[in-house]
Amino acid sequence: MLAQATISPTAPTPLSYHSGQPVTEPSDLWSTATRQTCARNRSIYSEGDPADRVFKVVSGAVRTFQLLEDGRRQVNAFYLAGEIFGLEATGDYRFSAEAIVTSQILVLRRDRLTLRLTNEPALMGDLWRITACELERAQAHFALLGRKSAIERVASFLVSMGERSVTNGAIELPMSRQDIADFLGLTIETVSRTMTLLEEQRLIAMPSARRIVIRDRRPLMALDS
Amino acid sequence: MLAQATISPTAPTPLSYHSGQPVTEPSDLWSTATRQTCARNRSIYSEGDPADRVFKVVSGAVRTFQLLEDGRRQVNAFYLAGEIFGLEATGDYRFSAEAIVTSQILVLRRDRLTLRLTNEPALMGDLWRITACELERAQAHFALLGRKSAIERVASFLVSMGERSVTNGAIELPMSRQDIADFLGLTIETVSRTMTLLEEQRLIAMPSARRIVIRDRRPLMALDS
DNA sequence: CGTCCGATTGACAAAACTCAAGTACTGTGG
DNA sequence: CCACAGTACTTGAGTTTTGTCAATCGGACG
Repeated sequence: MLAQATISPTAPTPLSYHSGQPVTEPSDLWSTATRQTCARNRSIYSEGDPADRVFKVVSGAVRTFQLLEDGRRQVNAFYLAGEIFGLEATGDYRFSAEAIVTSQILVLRRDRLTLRLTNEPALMGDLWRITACELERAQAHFALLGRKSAIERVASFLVSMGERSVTNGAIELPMSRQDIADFLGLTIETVSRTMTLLEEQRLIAMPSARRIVIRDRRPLMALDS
Repeated sequence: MLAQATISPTAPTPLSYHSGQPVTEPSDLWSTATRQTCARNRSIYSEGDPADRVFKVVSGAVRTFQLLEDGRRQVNAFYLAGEIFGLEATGDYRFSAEAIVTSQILVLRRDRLTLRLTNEPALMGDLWRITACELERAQAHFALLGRKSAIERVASFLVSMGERSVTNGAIELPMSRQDIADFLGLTIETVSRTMTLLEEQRLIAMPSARRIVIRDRRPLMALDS
């Protein structure tokens, strides 16, 4: 039944995508993928590896990042349940991916995807849209890294996480302060201090370091610009 | 003849793309585009406009950027001769584009492109690759904005410009110091001071503010990381 | 209960920003 | 050709923000 399913370009199923932009994909794209469990901090692929697989997070969380020669790290993105990563149009992976916590991921071999593309060219439009969506999110991150203050960066991050994964009122952060710092272009100490500041201002509450409750959304959104 | 031309996915013509990554596109993609002259600082499209056109720079230079509410500006990219911009998979432009200097650009209507895509699905793969290439370049910019010092940012910028447009030994910068600052996430003063520093260190020479000669490439590349 | 690791806090230093002044181009009109 | 105006760029002085280094706190787990 899975193999027989045909894709109509007019009847895609909606995919909740983490940029907030609805993206469509064929419902059975992942039916031929294999499921895999990745331990915490386990590498999924590394910069320079041939880009022969595409991934979708089932549960857990993944980070993609690049390292400068002296060890400085830039986290490019976090991927949560339902989100797709590792989709390159061609060539090698240009960044590395690691599981942040023990995660379940779907792995789709690139050659299977290519095969599907040959039979169903319309599918390529969907993949293009996924890439375009990622580009959009990336460019929006430019303004954060290039022009925002520490408090604006942290507020933007919390608002974004709040839109992506809330469990009964609280944001569960799977990533460490170091991950957040490397994503926001700050140091771990600045992230920590800024979160304390937001708590003192009663905009958020922190039942624990990894659990954040947004108490007053409005001023946080304002900081988000 | 133009209309009759068929596209073979195995015989694309190479397109020099500014990320340094070779990208292919059908040679006649722009044959139905109209040529247009854009005066200096003239808006080409604005954030929120329907993304109904795709552009290619013939001569001159273009910047894409976003504005925060309080006027802070982030320049996302510069586009020089031969480079494509405004290619969105769907929806509205999410950033604005302006001519930096008086420029000639090719304008391809989106509906014509869509028509082509219907007849030649293979073309979509090429467009996807262009978007993926742009994404790659965007993500590489993350490390610069998030983790590099002022001198590293300026050095990276000059090396990148040197690879894209050199006229008899000198880099001709079409953009102002303010444009560069907004691209690198710095202030105009820091950009100016940093360039002076690089000149004092004999890594570059500045016959004029807009003409840069790279005198010692090695240490500049090292700063580029 | 103690250890370990991640997170927080404090004191100080450095990098980049802000504000302000001065210099050097560019183009225009006399 | 020169004088002037306007803009862009450079430089300086002082401030702010963020980073660095070091110590402490606190929850998770054996």
